[in-house]
Order: sequence, then structure tokens, then C-alpha cells
Amino acid sequence: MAKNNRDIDLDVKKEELEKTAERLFVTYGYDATSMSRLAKELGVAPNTLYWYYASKDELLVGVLNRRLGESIKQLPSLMGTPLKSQMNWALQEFEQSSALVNTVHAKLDQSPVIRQWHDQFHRFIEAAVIHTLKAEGASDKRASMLATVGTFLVEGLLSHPHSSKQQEDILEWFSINALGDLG
Amino acid sequence: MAKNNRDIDLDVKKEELEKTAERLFVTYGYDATSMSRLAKELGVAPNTLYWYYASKDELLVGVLNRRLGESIKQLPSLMGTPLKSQMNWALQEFEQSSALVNTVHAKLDQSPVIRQWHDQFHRFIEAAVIHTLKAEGASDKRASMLATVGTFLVEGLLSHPHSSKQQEDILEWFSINALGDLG
DNA sequence: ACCTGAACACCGTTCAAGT
DNA sequence: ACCTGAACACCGTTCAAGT
Repeated sequence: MAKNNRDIDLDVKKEELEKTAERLFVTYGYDATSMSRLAKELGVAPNTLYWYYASKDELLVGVLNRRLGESIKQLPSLMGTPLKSQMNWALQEFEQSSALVNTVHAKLDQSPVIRQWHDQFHRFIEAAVIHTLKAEGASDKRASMLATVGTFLVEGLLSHPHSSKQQEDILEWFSINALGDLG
Repeated sequence: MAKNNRDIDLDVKKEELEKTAERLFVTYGYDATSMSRLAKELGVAPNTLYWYYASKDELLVGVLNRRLGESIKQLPSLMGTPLKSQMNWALQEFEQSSALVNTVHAKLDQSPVIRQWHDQFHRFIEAAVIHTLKAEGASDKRASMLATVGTFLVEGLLSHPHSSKQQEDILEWFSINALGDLG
């Protein structure tokens, strides 16, 4: 952590913090990365981190939001592309963070702040997929169900890596059957 | 923990231990249940647990195997029933342990013993589903892919509870499209 | 506003010792 | 074979104090 002492603005500081945290989280895992370890990496006392975040979980939320923000930038260029390529994009985009996906799910019942982030994230993703499906002619109810299914498939593939052929087959099967009939 | 001092046999002892552990894990979560808390519940010193299990993770594996063993007993009467009712059965069977499903996934990269259990569990489940699908006329490759998809859907529904109507719609859609054509 | 040293209550686990 | 008291290295977090 480059010296701050108020000559560096808060957002820049948080960015450095969250990027370092993300690196350690994805490399060693969230639980295996202690606040002390992160602080040492930043050249700072462990309790300093608590000036920036109320808890380790809130730091995780900061990391997740930053990660999500970067991905969202690419969304416009993705709209209008086929469902399958959207799912492939999501898989590639979150591949490195797949361990964090599992961490989030495991902490759902213990951490309100993570639960809140998770639910909002799901609403966001499903809204995007529903939009795509409706553009392809699906009814409201059907689009909503298929968005849930698509999300489950992406999460499943992130948690349980398969060969690219298997992955391809699954996405192909899904997109064919999702758009197969009217709805 | 009723007095043991070698007048109670090891399996009985482990059963009591694992049933208590399961209750606490399911109620408060794995991470939130300390070995001390479990020991207190059993009326025993915390380190006593390490005579029975090499680590907390191995205790979790013990709990999972016991849970799985109980469910497997019901398998014979399930074979031959439609795919959808098999999936409904799995959902109902693991509903209470859904938090543990997430715990297992989160620990995959950190704990070899849990990774091992998880992989074996998946192989077992997929083999069962593949058997069912092939009996319905699916090809090897198609049955294998659909088993993966089915597993992802069950895991997704366990992690993200939906209304029974939504759940029903998803399973209905899946079983129709899984068996829709030849394969 | 930003950072620290010291402490707190806890964690999983080990070890030497008891029966 | 089974169990314990005491300790170890660590954890996330708090607090009072410094600049």
C-alpha cells in the first residue's frame, strides 16, 4: 500500500486494496487469505484495513463489485448476440473467480451483506437473460424460467469444470431447447 | 456423548457424534459450528473429537457419508420411476442439507478429503441418472450430458430456493426436453 | 483523515499425560 | 483404547492512542 496519509484519494486507495485482495482470494481462496496476510502484502498494519471496510465480508463485496463493474462494461457489445455466446462470455469472464462463486454461496446464510450482494447479482443477471430471451420471442413466464435454468448451468459449469467439448454440448443443447418452440 | 470408555463400540460412538454434528452443521452452518461447541454439546473435551477424526473436514465427510448412506437405502424403490420424480426426490432428500452442499463446494480447492468425497459423490449420482436415461433410450453421450445438466439443476435449486411452482416448471421443462427426441 | 500497537475472544489442532 | 488439561499458532475484530 503506497503511503496514503491523505495525499491519495480514497477511491484510488480502495482500488489498490481490492485488486490485491482479489489476487490473493483467487490464488489462495477467501478463507485461506487472512487479513494479516493481505495487510502484509500491502505493507500496512492488519487493523488498518478496518478503516476502509467494516469487515472481511464487506471487503469481499468490494472485490466482487469491482470485478462485476469491469465485466458490465462489456455488456453493450454483448447485447444482440446469440444466447449461447452470452453464456460462453459469462463462463470465460468468471472462470478465474469461480472459487469466489462457491465462497459466496457458502456464506449466504451467515453473512447478510453477502446475501444482499448475491441476490442483487442474480436479479441483474436474470434480467439481462430474460431481455435476450424475450427478444427471441419467449413469453414472460417462459423467459423467466429459462433465465433461471441458464444461470444454474453457468454456475454449475463454473463450479465443476468440464472439457470444452462437454461445455459446448451443454450450451448447445440448452440454447436449442430454450428457443425450440414458441413459449 | 454417553460414557464410552470402551464399553460402547466405535461405530455406535461415531453415529452419535456424526448425528450431533449434522444437527449443528445444518442449524448453524459448518464454519459457525466450532469443534468446542460440538464437544460441549456432546459433554466431552474438544480434543477428544480428534481421537475419532483427523480433522474437522474429515468429520464433515463422515457426516456426509452417513447422510448419503441413509438416502441410498431408498434408491432401489426409486429406480424405474420417471426422471422428474427422481429429481424431486433428490431435492427433497437434500433440502435440509443444502447449506452443506455449498460448504462442500467452497472447500473443494482447500481440502483434499472433501474434494475426494465430492468427486466420488458426483460420479455416483451421474451414474444413476445415466442409467435411467439410457433405459429411456438415450445414447451414451447424450445420457452423460443430460446427467450433468440434471445435476446442475438440482444443485442450483438447492442453493437458490424457488417456489414449488417454479421448481416444478423447471423439472418439467427439463424432463420433456431431455427425453424429447431420440439422442 | 488515516494509521498503529496492543489486546480480546476465539479458532482448529497437537502433545504429553492420565485411566 | 479412550479421554483430558494445557498449550500453540492463528484468526477477525476492537480500542485507545498517535499523526
